[in-house]
Amino acid sequence: MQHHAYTASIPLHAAPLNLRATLFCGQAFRWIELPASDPNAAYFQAVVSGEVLQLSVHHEVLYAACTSSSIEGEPLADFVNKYLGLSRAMDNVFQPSFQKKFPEVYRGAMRYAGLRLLQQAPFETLISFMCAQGVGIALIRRQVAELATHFGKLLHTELGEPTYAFPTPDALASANRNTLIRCANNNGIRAKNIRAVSKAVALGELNLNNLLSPTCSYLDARNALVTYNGIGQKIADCVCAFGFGHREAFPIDTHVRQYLQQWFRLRSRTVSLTPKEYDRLCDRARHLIGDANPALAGQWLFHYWRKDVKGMTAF
DNA sequence: CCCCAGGCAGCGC
DNA sequence: GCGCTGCATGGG
Repeated sequence: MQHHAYTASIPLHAAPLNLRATLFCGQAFRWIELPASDPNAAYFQAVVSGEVLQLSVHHEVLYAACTSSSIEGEPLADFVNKYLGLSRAMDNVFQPSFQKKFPEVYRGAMRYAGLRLLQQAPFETLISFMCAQGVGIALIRRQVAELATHFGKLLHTELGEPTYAFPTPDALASANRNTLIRCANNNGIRAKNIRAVSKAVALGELNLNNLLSPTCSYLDARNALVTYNGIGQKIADCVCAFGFGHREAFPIDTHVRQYLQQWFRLRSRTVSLTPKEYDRLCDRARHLIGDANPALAGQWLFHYWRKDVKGMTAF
């Protein structure tokens, strides 16, 4: 397999190298860690847009290689920068007042400042987060992997086992019902929702490229998504943040809800997080953190909470 | 059998 | 319109 390669320096925050490399996984559910023969480097393989992208982080330099010199018609270097969010501003992610009010939390979150928000393929992001309802991350990754092996195009069989692209909307729209249910953690409702959304995308009724366009606002994109069954505010916010690059999105899941209460005394007035209370919490969190990049701030806090406070290791 | 997991939809007030 | 409850599944 012929590789085209390029290198670029990564302006990463000062953090242990292995930590920085690991954090590239961020919200991606389809990253595979490769064995690192060099202790100073960490290697990853990502499947993006039907191409296999191999990445290694070595000191301050990122090396990327791909079987083609461009992805989606873009030069590889440009694609990698965008996909990894390397060229996006990270100034003032927490506004000064936040740093002053919550110095402890601020220090903890900044330990994860090497983490970027991947800008993943919109359809893959959408379906992946539709699989993320009431299940743990390990199960999400399994579902996404199952979808790929059953309905995705075979890319190659190197590295021991076959690698598949994420399925196209058509493939999922016409998927065998029982197979799709098995892929969706045996959840028939989820399978039905995934099929319906895939069909809408395949028919052009739901145009993700339009939602991705700079002329489409965060709220317009969000409102378009939540009209579909199986997509609520949280999943729509994840797609907006991780698929469309909307920095003002602030997805609130069970972990975020926990740290908002624990650290900032922000809590829902209702037992369950109703849509109205969800929006209210979003607004108050944005007010606290600042408007520069709530989506990224949320991700750093998310990891600080999960790893250091709750001691969770998945990812 | 309990609780939890990167929530959502239906129903009743 | 808004909140409470049920739901659905696997894993610890």
